[in-house]
Amino acid sequence: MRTETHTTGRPRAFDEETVLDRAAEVFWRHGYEGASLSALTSAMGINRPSLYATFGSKELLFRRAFTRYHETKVANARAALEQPTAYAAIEAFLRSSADALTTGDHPPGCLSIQGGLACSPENAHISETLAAGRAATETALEERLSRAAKEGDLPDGMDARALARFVMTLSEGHAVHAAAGASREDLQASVDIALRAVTVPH
Amino acid sequence: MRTETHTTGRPRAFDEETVLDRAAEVFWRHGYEGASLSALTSAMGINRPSLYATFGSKELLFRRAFTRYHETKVANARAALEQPTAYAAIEAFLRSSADALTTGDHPPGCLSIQGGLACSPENAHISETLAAGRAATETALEERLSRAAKEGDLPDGMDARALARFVMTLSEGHAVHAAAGASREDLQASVDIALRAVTVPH
DNA sequence: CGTGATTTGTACCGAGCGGTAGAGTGAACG
DNA sequence: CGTTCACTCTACCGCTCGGTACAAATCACG
Repeated sequence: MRTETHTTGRPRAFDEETVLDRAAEVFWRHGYEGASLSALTSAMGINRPSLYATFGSKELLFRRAFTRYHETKVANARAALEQPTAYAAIEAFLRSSADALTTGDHPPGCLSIQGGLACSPENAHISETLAAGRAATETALEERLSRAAKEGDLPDGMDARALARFVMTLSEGHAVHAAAGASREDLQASVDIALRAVTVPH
Repeated sequence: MRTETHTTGRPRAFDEETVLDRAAEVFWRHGYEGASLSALTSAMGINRPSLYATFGSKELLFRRAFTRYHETKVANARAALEQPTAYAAIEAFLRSSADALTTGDHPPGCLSIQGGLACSPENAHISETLAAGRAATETALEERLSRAAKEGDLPDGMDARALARFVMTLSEGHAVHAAAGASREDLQASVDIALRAVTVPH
């Protein structure tokens, strides 16, 4: 029943990570509460008992899917922070985010937001989990920019934490826009403007 | 049954706009799908048949509540656009939005986003309605900034539409942050940075 | 004060929800 | 080649959902 390696018996007819990705898409498009078990199982290509034997519950399935999402998609955006300068890191972060929000490989927007900004009271910790994921990304940004501040790599008087929040905010707003159908070019034009705020006035 | 003035009969025991505001709060906090009829009726202080006699359905109730929200809360932010310069209009828009997103008078964040970014397929037009509301605000911003462009009131080479999108995006991102508990000061510090993008470099 | 119109409260409807029981199925091992 | 064991499938569970029927309650008006 658990994910331990089993000894014998009938082998599983599906790949766990594949069906997780399919589940993530459904949550992404319809939100946690809007994703019914019927929609999930049919998208995953498995039936209910298999889902419950493998993942335990709808909520645990969601957490697994979200974790995987975070480790793949979000990690990608975080890699942008390794750029040598603060400006380059911010630009890479915003540009790769804008691209990811509008790629055809998965639903538009961001699972961390569409998954459930507001939930019924009994699912409140779903929104909290998503918020914690976003906060972790913002913290990563802040740490990168704090380092930049020490290196004299930020405009004078610019606070690393506030700048991290600004960048993260913009990216979240882009996710909202993308979910509503904004194009990649629309988002990149908005990034162009945001970057003006980061340049040192001469 | 309709909202026409009735001639006689037992008078209504509640005020329509008051219960609409209560309903809006529930939708705001829990989203359209997360707001159950039981939660709605108990917050509104009326019972189911009264709700249905007055508003027709959950969806129509939501639309009425959202319209009222738009005509009151959102109209407030739009008033900021009447400032004499583009910079002042943008600043007023962002600052008053940040305040509204974090006031204690109603739930944090923005009904246009928390109401339902992602819905189950049968409620898809709820998200579309919300998106249309946000798009209308963005269009208002764009029109104000187009006028500014004609008046030479925008930085050189700045596109009014892209700038409107940038400002709206930031405000939406702030709504996401506010829904997750960000403080007013946090949002205003992000506005400070955003405004740097709008100033003309000297 | 009785009559008609309307709202109110209770109690209920079918449908779909998340979740599960239990028999059937099939690969791996002796 | 038969036993074992995990997985798969159909059919179902209790519950809550959005929505409603119906009768009691309460006003305006003659």
